[in-house]
Amino acid sequence: MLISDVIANMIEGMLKESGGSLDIKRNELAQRMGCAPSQINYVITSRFTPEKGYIIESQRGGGGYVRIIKKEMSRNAYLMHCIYALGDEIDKRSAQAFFTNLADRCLIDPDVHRTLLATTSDAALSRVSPACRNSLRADIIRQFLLSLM
Amino acid sequence: MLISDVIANMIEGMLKESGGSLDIKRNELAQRMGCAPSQINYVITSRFTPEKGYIIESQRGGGGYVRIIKKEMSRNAYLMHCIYALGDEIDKRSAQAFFTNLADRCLIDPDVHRTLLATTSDAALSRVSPACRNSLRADIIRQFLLSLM
DNA sequence: AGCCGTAAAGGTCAAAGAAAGTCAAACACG
DNA sequence: CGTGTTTGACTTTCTTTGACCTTTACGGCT
Repeated sequence: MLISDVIANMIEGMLKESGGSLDIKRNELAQRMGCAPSQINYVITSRFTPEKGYIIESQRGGGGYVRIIKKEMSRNAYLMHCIYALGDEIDKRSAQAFFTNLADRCLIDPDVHRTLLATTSDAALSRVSPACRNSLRADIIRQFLLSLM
Repeated sequence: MLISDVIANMIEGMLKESGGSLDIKRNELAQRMGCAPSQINYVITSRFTPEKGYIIESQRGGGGYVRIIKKEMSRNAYLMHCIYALGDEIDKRSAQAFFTNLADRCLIDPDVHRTLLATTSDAALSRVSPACRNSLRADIIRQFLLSLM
């Protein structure tokens, strides 16, 4: 078993415990693992890649950290379900409920919530005939959901 | 938690209480926080920047102060300017540049940035004839800008 | 009134400290 | 050999501190 694998396992375990998001102190973790600090970077770049659904943020200097965020895979499945459930048309009321649901499940933050309400409001789409509007709204929302994946 | 963060939190809290404008005594605050006076300057220059919408004024000498003002107004003024500059139509490329500008000015975060790109993409608006599309895009963006105010 | 000295602020800057990032050399293993 | 791992020296970024500088108000003196 490689040290890198041990470290990766540990990080995955901690991620699971903390529910998908985790801050670590690079030097501290390295010390605990008995390895060079830069090995933490190696583990992260080789095993916690964006393609595997991880997001990495960090800060240097005093109080620095490395943040590892796991984008839930079941999340993508749920997003697919949403796209399916969305259908070909959706009226304003239903769209609002739809967004509230996404917010409740923490798939969107309040800023994005407001953005969606604005960009799919009747006011935004008033140029389009009411007959078409609900279809267009569905198109826009579908495109947004795809952008989350 | 860094001292700088504690100080920043405290200042934000006081700002909220006092409704957007605040005078502090640098030395007094430093003493209360148990830090060097110049650290107050550091906190201000690193966390209360103009880009984040803060204005700093100060006066030296006896009865001196540091005034921190959170400006809401110029933000709204800027948003109005944006709405004006937006015009009646906007193509995809220009819209993208527009969003980047909003992001650079910290008026939108990365999630909202992505949301806007998705909801005004050609893919989202494909149902609408290309002749109309740029007008619709402008409508949507305008509505979004209004939602920020 | 006008000048000056002093004390009481706040400002600046550079050094020291505390993290994290980079990169290339050495190493291990099929 | 070639690919993936491990290490450590060096770099970059952010924070904290302190010594020194500038500005201002106040009061005393002429």
